[in-house]
Amino acid sequence: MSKYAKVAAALQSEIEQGTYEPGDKLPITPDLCKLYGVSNTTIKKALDELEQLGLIARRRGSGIYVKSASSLLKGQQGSSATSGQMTGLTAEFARTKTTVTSDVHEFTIVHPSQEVADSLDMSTQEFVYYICRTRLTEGKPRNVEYTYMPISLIPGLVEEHVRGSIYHYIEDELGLKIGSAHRVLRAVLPTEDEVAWLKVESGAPLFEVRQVAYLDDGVPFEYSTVHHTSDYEFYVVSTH
Amino acid sequence: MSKYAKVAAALQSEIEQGTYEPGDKLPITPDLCKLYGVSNTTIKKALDELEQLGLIARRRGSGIYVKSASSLLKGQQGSSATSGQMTGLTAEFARTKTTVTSDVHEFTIVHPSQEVADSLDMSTQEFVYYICRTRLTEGKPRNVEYTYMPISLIPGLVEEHVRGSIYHYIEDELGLKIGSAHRVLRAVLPTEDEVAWLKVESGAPLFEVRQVAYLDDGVPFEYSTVHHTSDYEFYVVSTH
DNA sequence: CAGTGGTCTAGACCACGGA
DNA sequence: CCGTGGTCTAGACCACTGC
Repeated sequence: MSKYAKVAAALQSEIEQGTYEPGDKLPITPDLCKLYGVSNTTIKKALDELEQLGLIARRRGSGIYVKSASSLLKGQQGSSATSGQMTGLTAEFARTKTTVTSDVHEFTIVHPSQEVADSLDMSTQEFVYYICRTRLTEGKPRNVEYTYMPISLIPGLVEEHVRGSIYHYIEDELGLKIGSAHRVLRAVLPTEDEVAWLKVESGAPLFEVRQVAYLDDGVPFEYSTVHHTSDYEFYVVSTH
Repeated sequence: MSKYAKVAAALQSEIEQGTYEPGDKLPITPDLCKLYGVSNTTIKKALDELEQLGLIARRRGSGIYVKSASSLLKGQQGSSATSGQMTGLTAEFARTKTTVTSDVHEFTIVHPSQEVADSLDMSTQEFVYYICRTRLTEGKPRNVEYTYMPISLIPGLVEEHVRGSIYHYIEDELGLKIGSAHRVLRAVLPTEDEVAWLKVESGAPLFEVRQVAYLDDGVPFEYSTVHHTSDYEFYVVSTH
């Protein structure tokens, strides 16, 4: 763990434990440098992290202030995700010891549509896995996932992996690293299939997350659309 | 404009104009330093920006690669927003010369609920503006906004501002600076009022953005809930 | 083990806020 | 005008990749 990450973690716990309260001004940066025994560049990098988490506001010429960690972000129980994090459902629930299972509705190899081929930087002549599955936590349906992945990038995927965590297979067994994702969020209505799979009413609104995911060398490896039940919430911190 | 911002802009246009193509490796960092005549720290900061925009993938020990700028992010026409940006509807459409108007349904002064008071770091004994308005672009309803703002922070707000851009009033007339926002995104169904205001069918899904917005000194000044028509899309780039 | 990106430093200097 | 945060540099050193 890098020095700036340690400083950021230390400052974060000071804020969360109330050493610095909402509205308080943090010590001026030269003092923070002395307090943590690091250079100003390192302190800056640590503060960058806290700012992205939405914990502080920095005002040039004035000071650095603790933001009231709005109750919005506190209620992160249940099904939820946070922007800036790049994790799958399995990882999302690992910390809470919740069981994640999957109903696999389809697992085939097909040619991608033009849209999918373009996003995955491949030709429609090549092949992709097509996976359709319902994901459940403790037996309760949470979302339906439609996933396309080039077989050339992710060889050897079998139904066992699809029933569990595909990301585990990619990272732990294939030794690839997942880097980032581009996402588009929308509100949609369920199809007839989704009504049955998710056990929702036909008029229930769903939260759609459409994404292209990339390995750490920038190669796109997954095009997926996920429809979440309406108790799903997505958190974002925006900055100017 | 800072040096690193210039370098980032230059690199971005090189990527967008195809000098570097998806999958290409950028020059190694010492070379980038020479090319742009800056130090490695400055190049790093510029690359940080491009990474957040989702344009590059950086791999320690290997290189920096151009990501295929997934067609997802290209289709940013119409009603849309991007995470990491902190703008209102008015600014959102300023660049496209689209006319933004408002139907004000309610503009009153009330005591905040506990939830709102907590988020705005105030007591339920104090007062907030309550604003309910439909926002339209070129006469077409786009969303319904429910906003609470402490009168103590935003004095002198009148219906004229509410019919136009409240953010303009805050920044240009009050001289305050808006800093950041904490947001929660969900899918919901419209109320009866919303069906009428937005001219949508009663079963149409809406995209809810609930947010607490902060001034640049970390003081929360707005609690709002916005319900967007279902053509609204929200873009996010997530990193590990 | 060579190539490449990331971290870290000390210190100079710049830009903004606020009295 | 002073207090405060941000930018920038040159260079040392660390950590990972991949042959």
